[in-house]
Amino acid sequence: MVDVLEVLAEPRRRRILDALRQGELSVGALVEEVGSSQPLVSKHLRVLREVSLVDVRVDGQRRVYRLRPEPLVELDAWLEPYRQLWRTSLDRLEAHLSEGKPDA
Amino acid sequence: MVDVLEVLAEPRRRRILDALRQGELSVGALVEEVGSSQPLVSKHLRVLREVSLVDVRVDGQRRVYRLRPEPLVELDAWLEPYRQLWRTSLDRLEAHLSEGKPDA
DNA sequence: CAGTTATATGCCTTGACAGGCATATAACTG
DNA sequence: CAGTTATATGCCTGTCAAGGCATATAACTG
Repeated sequence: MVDVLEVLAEPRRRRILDALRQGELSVGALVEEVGSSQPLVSKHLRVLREVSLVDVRVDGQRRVYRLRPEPLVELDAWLEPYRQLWRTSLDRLEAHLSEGKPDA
Repeated sequence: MVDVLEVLAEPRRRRILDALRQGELSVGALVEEVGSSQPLVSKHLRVLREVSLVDVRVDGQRRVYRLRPEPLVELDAWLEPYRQLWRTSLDRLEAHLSEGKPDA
């Protein structure tokens, strides 16, 4: 966990992860996806790499990035005790849950 | 979601939330729990309030804070599509999962 | 009301990070 | 090798938030 949350706090990095959910992508492809400058995307990718949220593979001239879910698994685990809470106290919370505000 | 991640990125704020999982606590009690200065704790509480992660109740001279899990529910929802990923590709990942690195 | 406890706020400094731009590095092409 | 494409890095700047310290606010006590 630890700094994974900090890394995820950056919206463009989340965009990158979202894009990578569909499969591997080169840096160029990601630049198009998230609409940022190439250097910026590269920097974000570096940060994502440092916390093992992504993985690189060299493919000739390109670097192909891939999502690595492990840190998210840990985040999921961190969430667990809290999950217990809202499952316990599903007072009028249950109603709130089905209101459907899933995305950010 | 949105800035909830940013709020959670701060370790002391997570400490506060952890403490509140056991039940309501006054500011003074939280100061003892997390070992920060009172002004700092109050500021963190303000941030937590702003994203509805906590709730205040006035009790005479004290302010009693309570955890509000709703934003975490949304975080949980945000995680969902990723969860699909690691559930799908439980190649050697399953092994990794049971290695037990749950906390941060 | 004066004093004290509990909490919040304001100001200030410092450090970190995002983002822009230029440039380095590396592979591929003729 | 010269040129081009793909990606990473370095430097610089602005912004913003954490944290410290002092102080304001509010309730409680005698």
